[in-house]
Amino acid sequence: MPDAYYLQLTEQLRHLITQHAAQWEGKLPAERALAERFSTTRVTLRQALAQLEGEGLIHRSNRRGWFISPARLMYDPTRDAGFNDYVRAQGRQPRTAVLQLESRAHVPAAQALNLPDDHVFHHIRRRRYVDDRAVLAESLWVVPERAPELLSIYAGQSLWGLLRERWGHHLANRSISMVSEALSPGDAEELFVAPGTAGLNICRAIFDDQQRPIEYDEEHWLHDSLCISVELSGQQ
Amino acid sequence: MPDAYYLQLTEQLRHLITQHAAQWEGKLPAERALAERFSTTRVTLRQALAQLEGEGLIHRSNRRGWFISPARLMYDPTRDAGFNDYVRAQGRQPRTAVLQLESRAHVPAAQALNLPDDHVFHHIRRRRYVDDRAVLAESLWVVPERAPELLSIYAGQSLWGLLRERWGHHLANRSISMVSEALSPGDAEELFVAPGTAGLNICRAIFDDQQRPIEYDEEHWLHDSLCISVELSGQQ
DNA sequence: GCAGAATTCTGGTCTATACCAATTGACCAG
DNA sequence: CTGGTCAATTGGTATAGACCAGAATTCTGC
Repeated sequence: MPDAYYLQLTEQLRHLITQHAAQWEGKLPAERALAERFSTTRVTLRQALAQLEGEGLIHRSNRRGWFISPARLMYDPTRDAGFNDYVRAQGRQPRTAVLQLESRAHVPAAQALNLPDDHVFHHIRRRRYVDDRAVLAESLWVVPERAPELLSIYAGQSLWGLLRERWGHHLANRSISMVSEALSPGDAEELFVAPGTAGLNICRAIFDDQQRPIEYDEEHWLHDSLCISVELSGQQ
Repeated sequence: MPDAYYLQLTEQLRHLITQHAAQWEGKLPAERALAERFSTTRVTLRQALAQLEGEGLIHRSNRRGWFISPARLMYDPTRDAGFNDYVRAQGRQPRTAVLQLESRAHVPAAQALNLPDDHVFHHIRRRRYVDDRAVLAESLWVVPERAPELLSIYAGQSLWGLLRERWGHHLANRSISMVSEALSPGDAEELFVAPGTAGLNICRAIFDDQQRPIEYDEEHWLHDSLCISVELSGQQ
């Protein structure tokens, strides 16, 4: 039965949060203050906070404290809409930071695209924000033959837009996989969260209408920042 | 940097687990034994175990202990293949327990299917197993007009198979959403795990080729038990 | 004023210990 | 052999206190 104190605490905190959300401006009081208010220890309090974190109601940033999580972003990984477009379409503010541009081989990308393991790709690593919260760390491996001068012209715009408009590629076949994960220390640091924070890993391999490999990408999302949403029509 | 002791512990446990997996027959030694072996407290040890749980490497059952998680099940929610079929296709053993059969209204189902809130559905609740591990708790709400005598004939077989063969429905349009979640106490109990265990919630609304509503279902998976995998062809 | 230094605050990690409740397994009676 | 009881084991929960490192804030000297 839900008689465990930390579960009761979870409920009380939930109410407290929904009531005082505005007043606190999104940031919860300090753990020590909350623990005292509920006459308990930080350990127990943190157990309750972890529950709410798992539900996606709150999240923590670095060592700065606990914050109320914004509504999840709707995201359809089967569509080609650019990040900036669909974030804005939901009334949110997108932002992208390009972290790395290089040429490199990458075995998982090669295997997903049916290329030899030592094939060299254009590699782009970037961090994406929604309303100034870093929610996504992603790496893209683009087949250079399909977009020769990509690295020299890329500056954070929509990659799929570029592929379509500049090189006339039609993204036709894609293979997508999604698994829940614990963010690796590297990804966690890149998103300013604690190592082991729950995340969602999405990988995509994309081919054109002639089955030529175009691009492979690996996305690491904060688990509470999105809601996957797919609309399909036509019989399978 | 990963100098925190519990992160080192995580790595050591990871190696220990991959090495002794066979010897332990899937079950880890007791927490107290592990804590002593690594000269630390149960609290710290549990922090490391929780990391591995987040990664999906291990899981716990009730109060019985920690177990090594089997490989994830590949699952394509956009396809109509029955649970039993694709589980068996992956060399695993499926099992289904029907928990409830009733007629009832359900607001979320009604809204997803564009029906009035008080519309009454055939409601089926069942628990699904893979290799004797309960991994999925799901509820289905079927529009009674499409499958009148469903409740009296249903006994655990493939629902979509029934809809297709007995009533000739062609499942054409579907709207799918997926979010990570913390399992509710109810769902957790049904799957024999601790409340708040990480889960994946998948909801589907299904219509036939004439846009008539057929069925709505809500799935609660253990987060480490599956890998969503979608193959798409044709341009969007 | 303002940049930089010092301090305070806060979350992150860790130890040591304790009690409860469910599970397990051994033991015993029929 | 069966079914039930009892005790040991084990995970779940909780307390109390401690130290560290990064973040935020205040203070200080120019």
